[in-house]
This record gives sequence, structure tokens and C-alpha cells, in this order.
Amino acid sequence: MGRARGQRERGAAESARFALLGLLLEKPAHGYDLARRFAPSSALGDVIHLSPSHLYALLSRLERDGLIAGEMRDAGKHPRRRVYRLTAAGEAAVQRWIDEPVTHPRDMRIDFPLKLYIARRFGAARVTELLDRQRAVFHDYIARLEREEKPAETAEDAAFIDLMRRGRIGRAQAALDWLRACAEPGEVS
Amino acid sequence: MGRARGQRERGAAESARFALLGLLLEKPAHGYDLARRFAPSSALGDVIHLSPSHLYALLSRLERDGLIAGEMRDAGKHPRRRVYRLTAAGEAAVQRWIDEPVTHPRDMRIDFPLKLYIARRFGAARVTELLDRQRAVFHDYIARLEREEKPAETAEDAAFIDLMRRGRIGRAQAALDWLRACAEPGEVS
DNA sequence: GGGATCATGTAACAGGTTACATGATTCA
DNA sequence: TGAATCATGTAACCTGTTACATGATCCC
Repeated sequence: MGRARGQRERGAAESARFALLGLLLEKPAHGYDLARRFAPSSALGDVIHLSPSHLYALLSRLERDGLIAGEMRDAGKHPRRRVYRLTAAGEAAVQRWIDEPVTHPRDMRIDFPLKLYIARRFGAARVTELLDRQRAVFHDYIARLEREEKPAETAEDAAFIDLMRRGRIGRAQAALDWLRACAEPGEVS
Repeated sequence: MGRARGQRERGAAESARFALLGLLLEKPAHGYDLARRFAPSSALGDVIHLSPSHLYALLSRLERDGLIAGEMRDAGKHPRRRVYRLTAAGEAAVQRWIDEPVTHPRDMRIDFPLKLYIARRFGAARVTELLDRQRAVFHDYIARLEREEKPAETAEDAAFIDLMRRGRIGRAQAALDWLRACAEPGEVS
């Protein structure tokens, strides 16, 4: 009971949860509103696909976990809708999430873009800080990999492991290059 | 009942299942044997971590799915062990898997390295073919991305979407570079 | 006897995903 | 009246993961 949580590996949709919180940071919204933000032709929809049912399921869990609170509201000429707002815990969690760089290049596909998207809505300074921190992380990551010497059982294994290392360095380097492009003037609105 | 399966997204451990099948392609083995192949200091262990319990769970599912068949055997001076061998269906599946390049750069972290590792055990020709096919896939992938023009709702969204596209191209290019390094003489034993 | 190694599982739980179900309102 | 849009959910299913349980054999 009460396992050391808070240090979990993030699943593919863990990121989606935070993106939802990030949208609610701007203003309260209901499910259908949020779903529109993830439409295929939108920026968020380009990063991650969220079907309506999936999105509602995520919202339920977020509410269960106490990060958001929903309230049914009449909406004049529309069907009743459940409007969600962040709780204090939810706001704290999402603020932390935005500012924290990812630790691994694999997160440059989904997690980081979502942070970037949300950070943009809170000013250029927020974005610049995120980009800087993220670059520092990968810079160190590459340095560590380049120093690394893993013991291997056979020469064949050693060759393979070294190949893998070169792959990791290449991916981190690609991430670094892309981050530099993001920071170019005009990119961050 | 009987949803269109066979076309599923592959989870992180879907790859591990195939790696297991790949190892069994060489010769039948029991769980503990296979677990050793995934030791932290081994080539496979460098690509993916499989705890013994996880591995046994995967083997159970593989057997349930009819890809492998296990048989308890006495082993002289050792405790009894359950020796697994591929079924015809399992062999067909793994042969297909080895030769099929991955469709997405994200799979260069785990799925492709596992294919590469297994392919190596079946000769340099097998590896060369895999590398060639994989390069062709990413070559096309990049060409498609470079042609692509996505409609966006706002100019800001358009800029963001373009940034994402550049990220994807960068990752694919890094994969391509790495594949070229893999194909260099001496790399494929 | 007892620690190391060999060997195999299972129970339980949380999370991801989606097919399916439902109904209000608007407007042509 | 009926199609389009607005709006919300849930039941069911599978998978991933891991803590925990168990026991044989070897060799000092």
C-alpha cells in the first residue's frame, strides 16, 4: 500500500493528460471543447490523436485523481455540458510539467511538443527557458554516452552494443539540432 | 467477435515477444535460458529490459496464442524445466517479422535493433537485405514528409505543424545515417 | 546446513483503447 | 421530419508490469 509513486514511467497517454491540464490552465472547458483542440487538422492533433471517447475517459480519470473538477452547467441553446476546471493540485502539477525538460530523446515525439505547445501560450520567455533547459539535458546525455564503456560478454555483443550507443547519440544529436531550429527567431511566436 | 486483428499497433513489449520467437528460431529453450539472453550486460539486455517474471508472462501468452509450445522435461542434474519450441505458426510469424522493415523512425529504438540482432544470427545476407529495405522505407518517408502540405486552421498552427514536420524529418534522417553506419564493412559480423 | 544458482510461475492491479450507447438542439 | 452538430459517457477487453511465492539442486 502506497508504493513509491510519483516516479512512474510515462505511458503514451500520460502526455495527453498533461496536455489536457495545460489547456485547462488557460480557462475552464468542457469535453467537446477540448476534443476540438485535438482535431486532425490542428496543431495538437498533429502531435497526438485523441478520439472523443478516449478523451472523456482521460477526463474521468483526471477528475478521479483530483487534478480537475467538473460541474454540469446549462448552456442556453446547447445541450448541458460538464465544465472542468483545474484544482490547486492540478495547477501545480501542470506548471511543474511545463517547465520540466524530458529526460530522453524518445520523448521528443510527443511529450516535448505538447509542452512546447502549451508553453507558447504563456509567452516567449517560458518557451526560451524550456528550450534552453532541454538542450542542456541532451548535451549532458550525449556527453555521458560518449564516455560510457559497457562491459560485454563477447566481442560480437560489444560491437552490437557500441552500434546501439551510436544510434542513441545520433537521435540525441538530431533532437539537439531540432531544438536549435526551434529557437531561431520567428519560430517561437 | 473476431475484430480485424493482425493490424494492431505494436506496444513496447510486442517487440520483446518477437525477439523471444527469434531466439527460439535457433533452437528450443526454456525460460531461464532465454532470461539469460536478456541479462543487463548482454546485447539484448542493452536494447530491452525483461525481468524474469515478465518474460515468463510473455511466454505464457505466446503459448496461449499458439506461437510456441512448451513441454516439461527432466534435466538430469537440474530442476525440471519447461522447454519451448516454435510452432509452425510461430515460425512463420517470426520469419515474416525479421524481414519486414519498420514503418516508423520511433521503432529504431527497440523493434529494429531486435530484428537486426536476430537477423545477424542468420547470416550477413539477411542483415544486408534488412538494412537495404529499411533505408528504402525511410527514404520514401522523408520524401513524403517533404512534399506534404497540411491545411492548418491558423498561421500559428501552421508554423507549429511545420516545426513538427522538421522534427520528423530530422529523426528519419538520423535513422538513415545510422543505418548507413550499420552497413559499413566490419559492422555486420 | 546453508548460500548460490537454477527454475517457474501467479495473482493482482492499473492503464490504454475503442466499440457502442445515448440524447439534446438546430436548421433546412 | 430528419440530418448535422453538439455533447457525454461506459462496459468490456486486453496488455504491461511486478511483487511475491515456491521449490530443486549444487557445492562448500
